[in-house]
Amino acid sequence: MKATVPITVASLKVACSQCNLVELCLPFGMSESEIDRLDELVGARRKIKRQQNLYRAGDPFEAIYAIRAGSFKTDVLLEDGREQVTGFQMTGEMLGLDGISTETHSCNAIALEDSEVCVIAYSKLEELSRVVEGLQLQFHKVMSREIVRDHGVMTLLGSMRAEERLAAFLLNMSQRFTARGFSPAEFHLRMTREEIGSYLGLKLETVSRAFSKFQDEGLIAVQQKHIRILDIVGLKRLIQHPSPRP
Amino acid sequence: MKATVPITVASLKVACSQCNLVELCLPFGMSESEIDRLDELVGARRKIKRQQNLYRAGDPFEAIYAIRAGSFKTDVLLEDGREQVTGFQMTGEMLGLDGISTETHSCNAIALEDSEVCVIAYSKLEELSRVVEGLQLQFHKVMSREIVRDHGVMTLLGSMRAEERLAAFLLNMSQRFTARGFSPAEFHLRMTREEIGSYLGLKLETVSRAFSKFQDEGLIAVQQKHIRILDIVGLKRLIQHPSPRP
DNA sequence: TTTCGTGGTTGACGTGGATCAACGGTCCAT
DNA sequence: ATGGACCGTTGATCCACGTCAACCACGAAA
Repeated sequence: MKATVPITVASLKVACSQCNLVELCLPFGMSESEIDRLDELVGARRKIKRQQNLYRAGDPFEAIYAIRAGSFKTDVLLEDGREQVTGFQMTGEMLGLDGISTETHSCNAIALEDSEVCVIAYSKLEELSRVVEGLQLQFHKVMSREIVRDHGVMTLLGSMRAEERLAAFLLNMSQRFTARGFSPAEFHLRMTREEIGSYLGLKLETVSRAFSKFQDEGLIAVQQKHIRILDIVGLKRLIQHPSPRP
Repeated sequence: MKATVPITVASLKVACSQCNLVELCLPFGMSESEIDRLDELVGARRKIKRQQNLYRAGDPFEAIYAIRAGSFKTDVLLEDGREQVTGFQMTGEMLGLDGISTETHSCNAIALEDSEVCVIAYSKLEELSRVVEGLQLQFHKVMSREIVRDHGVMTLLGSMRAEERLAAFLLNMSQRFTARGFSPAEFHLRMTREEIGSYLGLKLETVSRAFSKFQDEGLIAVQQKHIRILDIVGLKRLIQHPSPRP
């Protein structure tokens, strides 16, 4: 069932130093000479087709992954079949950090579109980060950022109402697309309403209704997965001043 | 406003190798010789009185902390005054990991009772973990475990109903008390209903009602903050088979 | 002891979002 | 083009939890 690596993979190898994601990805903040040393770190690259798993909960942990192209979701399945999407990941972001603690992955990573990742053997990462100071710091920052991000999601799930959650989600997406050089105001969501709902702790109907409401209010224009943000200030206001305050 | 370190602190210094938390804390899994080298890592210890902050959101990040005695909560405050408790921490657990990413703490850490922490200067940790392999691995595992834990909370907040959340919370507390050598079935909660509610994304009244319901059903005995678990299997069943399934 | 403040419980009622259901749009494969 | 699978939208109804309010338990201070 394991996707076999295409024979051409070695020839496709691209150094971190040549990669245009350098400012988003693991190398961020490292010196040029340090980045050059990273090239030994990224072994192969691996292509994942839409809907396929990069890894599954229970898989032995061997590597972490940097997304080179495409996007992913991570999710956890409860015994009774309920799914909780724990995150959406875009280019330059890391996957697999959950596996370090138990040496087994604790969630599923699934491609939302045909994607490609850089495979970083964890043993090599440990080894190299003992000598390359910038790598050690940067890796710690990546993990810490993940923790902070999760706290943000917990805040969203624990204390925001449906429309606030969706507004926060859209603003977050906008900000991440911007960081990747895309328009802050117009983008294409790769996930379904159901996946958004799972991530935000809402049902897909609620997500759909909130999209429609935002459109009626002139905050956004929605056409299926294509989103245009018309009033970013209005969206931000939604988060800071929830509907009626006592 | 900063709590000053008592003059006697140096004399109170206790080596990791002598600490009875060694199996829960950062040294877990390290060899004896490695643990000996940790002693240079833990600079001072610091006492925090109940309700006082160990650090606040916005504080510059310099150190992480291992809880030696007592317990803490971490929370995030939204602009409009809403509070989200992001975690409860017990002895042997680490605090402050959120600060690494931006070199600024992103949440508040508040003592739930009079407590004491070991202060671990982050710069020293980085330095030492470059030479002590076991420390590097263990530190990565601690961060990864935090990420996995947060995913668990996200699952709870995103896809469980009130009683499932409280059952999961109680089982988690029980398991953590057990790991510390206390009774799995009888313990004292250090946090208020409101704090539990914030953590679980519920109002304090809902938490209180769920406690009462569990008591009526013979699952637990509640007396204020004192909890006795009478039917652990029943609690577990609650999580796996939520009320009515379609 | 009384008083006061904080935290916890319980009841009555209201509502945001879940649920159930019907239908429409888009993209494939045939 | 046609049928079917999936995805999204919208309306009607329901109910779990929030809200509001009253009251109680406990510990600290006077």
